[in-house]
Amino acid sequence: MPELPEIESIRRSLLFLQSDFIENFKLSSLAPVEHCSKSELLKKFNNTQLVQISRRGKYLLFENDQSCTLVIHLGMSGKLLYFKNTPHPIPLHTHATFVLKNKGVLLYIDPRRFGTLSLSLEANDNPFLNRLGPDYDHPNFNLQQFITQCRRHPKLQLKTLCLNQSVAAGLGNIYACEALYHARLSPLKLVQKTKDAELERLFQATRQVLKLGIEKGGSSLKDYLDGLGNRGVMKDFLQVYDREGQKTLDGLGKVIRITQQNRSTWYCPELQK
DNA sequence: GCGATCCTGGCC
DNA sequence: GGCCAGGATCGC
Repeated sequence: MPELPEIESIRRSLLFLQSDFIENFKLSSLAPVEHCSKSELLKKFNNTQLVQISRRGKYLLFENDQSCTLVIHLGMSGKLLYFKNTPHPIPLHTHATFVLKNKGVLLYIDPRRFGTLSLSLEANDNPFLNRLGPDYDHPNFNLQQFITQCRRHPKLQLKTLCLNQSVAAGLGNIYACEALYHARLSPLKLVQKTKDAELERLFQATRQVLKLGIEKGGSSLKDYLDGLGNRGVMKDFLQVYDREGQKTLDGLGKVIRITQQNRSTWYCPELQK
């Protein structure tokens, strides 16, 4: 479900929880914990202080005062929702509960369980984070680095390249389609057929569309909400995503849908070459 | 590189 | 009932 702008919006909405204490941390029997045991995760975070909430790609990082970091991925259907008082009944598919000392309760809810909860105790020890390329919105990530990353995958189509988190982190299906539209590049074009100047367009377009997504609070297509239950309005600015058979939002061309890697791609063949 | 797969739910 | 969904991994 959520991509970089949605995760960043969730992060910002939850920053007020920093410095509170996790009094009671609970996991459901189906909680999608990976690369460590549930009991270790519970032990590491129960009765600790939450000191920092940060983000890497589409992962949220909860660091406590014991230098342990909970690495949260929301998959397709995951949500982190804050409540002042514990809701009754607890929502279906709640897989983690953080009861805080001062500020209420935070729930991790994930019906499809494509998300993951994992642990990081020191630099470069988390398999998920280790696989990630640079964040698109990192100030030090520059064009030359992006081009170098792209050239390692000459046979990939550009859409596939965009979704590859080891090239660069943060893009998902919505913003990949949007970035390719803004760069006027076909999602089917091979990296090896793409000039440096075109990759530059893709890089700049990607950074811009992610920035806009953050400014608009993310894309609430059906059920995305930030940590406080607020919707984002980026949906109203999407040019091609989910517009099969319609004109692009700006009215410049007509959108078709194709399938790549078992996922839908929306694009405008007249404008994207 | 690609298609299938993990899962639940909503919509036609 | 079938198809589709803001993701990522694992096989041929």
